[in-house]
Amino acid sequence: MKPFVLIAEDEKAVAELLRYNLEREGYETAIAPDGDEAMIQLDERVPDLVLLDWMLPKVPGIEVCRRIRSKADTANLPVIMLTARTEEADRIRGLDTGADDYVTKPFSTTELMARVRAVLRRIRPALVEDKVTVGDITVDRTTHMVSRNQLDIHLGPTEFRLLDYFIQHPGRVFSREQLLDGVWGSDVYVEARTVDVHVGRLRKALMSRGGDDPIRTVRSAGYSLRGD
Amino acid sequence: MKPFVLIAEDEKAVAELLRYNLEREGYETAIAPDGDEAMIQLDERVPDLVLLDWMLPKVPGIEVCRRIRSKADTANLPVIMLTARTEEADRIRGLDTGADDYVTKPFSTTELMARVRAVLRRIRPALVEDKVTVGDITVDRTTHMVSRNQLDIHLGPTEFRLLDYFIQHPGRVFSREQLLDGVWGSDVYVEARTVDVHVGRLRKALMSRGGDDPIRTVRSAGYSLRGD
DNA sequence: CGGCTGCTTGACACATATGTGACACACGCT
DNA sequence: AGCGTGTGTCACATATGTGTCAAGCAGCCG
Repeated sequence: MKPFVLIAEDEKAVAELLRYNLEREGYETAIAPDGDEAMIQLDERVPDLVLLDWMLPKVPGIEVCRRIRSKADTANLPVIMLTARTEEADRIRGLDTGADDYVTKPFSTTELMARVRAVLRRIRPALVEDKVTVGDITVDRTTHMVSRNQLDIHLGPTEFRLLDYFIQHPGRVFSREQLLDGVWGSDVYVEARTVDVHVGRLRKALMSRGGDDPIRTVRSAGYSLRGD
Repeated sequence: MKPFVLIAEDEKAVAELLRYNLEREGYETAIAPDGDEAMIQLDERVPDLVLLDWMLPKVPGIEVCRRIRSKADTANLPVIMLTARTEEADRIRGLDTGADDYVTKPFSTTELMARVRAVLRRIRPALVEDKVTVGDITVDRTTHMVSRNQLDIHLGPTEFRLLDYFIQHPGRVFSREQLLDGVWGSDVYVEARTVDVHVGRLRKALMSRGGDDPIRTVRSAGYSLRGD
């Protein structure tokens, strides 16, 4: 059974981005565009996790969170709060209401996915894979360790997220734009060519232990991890 | 390549509603306000699907549908008929106009979108599937991989798009102009002869793994992919 | 069999996309 | 401050793909 995630977020673009990335990682999703709708959907089917926007129309996120905590069947439901980058006070109050984690916008989707996994692991450990192997490359999300043929490889944070992103869908070609969205964050502005440099660094690191290039360049389309 | 939908509908409000919803779901659209106009547009560019109003000025929908069926290049073109009332719909069904599906007005747009997807999937799987096989040739859009009899083939971007275009309509003959529009884009100017060169390159690549020429030259008309 | 027309194909100059070392800057640590 | 690490950008080198031409073929018709 796939973990079911409720996305309570009014900005359609953000909601769709989340849906896309969550489904890509094998979650089932539903979107609630406002607080009322979120409450209705929570009554209909209790999800395994809620992504809750702080500023939600009709019923604000913090209020939704309180109600979740006060109902018996959702009292332990994991909640990740999404907040706009504002004062610390908001964060603290968010945590006081019982959110399990918070993420400030703009966020990199891989980072958010990592938080989702972390929170779910606490509640339903069996649902999330910690360790993924494709070909001779293994990525361990809990320890942030990467290895090829049993030999450890050190990666910087960006290269790690990049590999983590590729490894979700081995073989699939991602454009520079998709990689920027997924690995760097939806609205951070960096040159598309920067992706090339990081791919180059990732390649160098992965090939430092021998073996051939595990990343395929698809001219005028993007890059992909060579699948099996 | 986005699926192209022709909307033959005289009520401007309805036509615009359809256009809005279709474009939102990633289709390209054109509107024909009467039967004559629909026929003209069908000659100019064959769409992937037609939404056809029953009561169309000048040439009625049923007649347009008959003509679509009787012309070689549109004989298999999916048509969804839009009719005003349910009783009418029943009668029309009895008339066997050759439409692939019927929707009665007023319709829910989500329902219509679902029908559009369903019809396209049935008639033109190549438009909606990620991986398409025709004969012994397989094209995978997510991985940008092409193979013939399990053997990988490397194609440059243009050859890839060209093959992808052909594979949408196996057997159908495309003129150089159609190919330039569809593969290069309607706004770039390149010599029509350039198509020949790229077809040649595509042939060479596809035959590099043995097998015979999968592309047929139709003298003074164009090229087509040998279908099944 | 010409002669016409349209198609094929190798060559090539040019255009674009990608790979990569260097560098300046931003952090977090001590 | 001084250090180590990681990041994003640039400039330049390389690799790869593109469009055009022209010579040579191939089908078609009288």
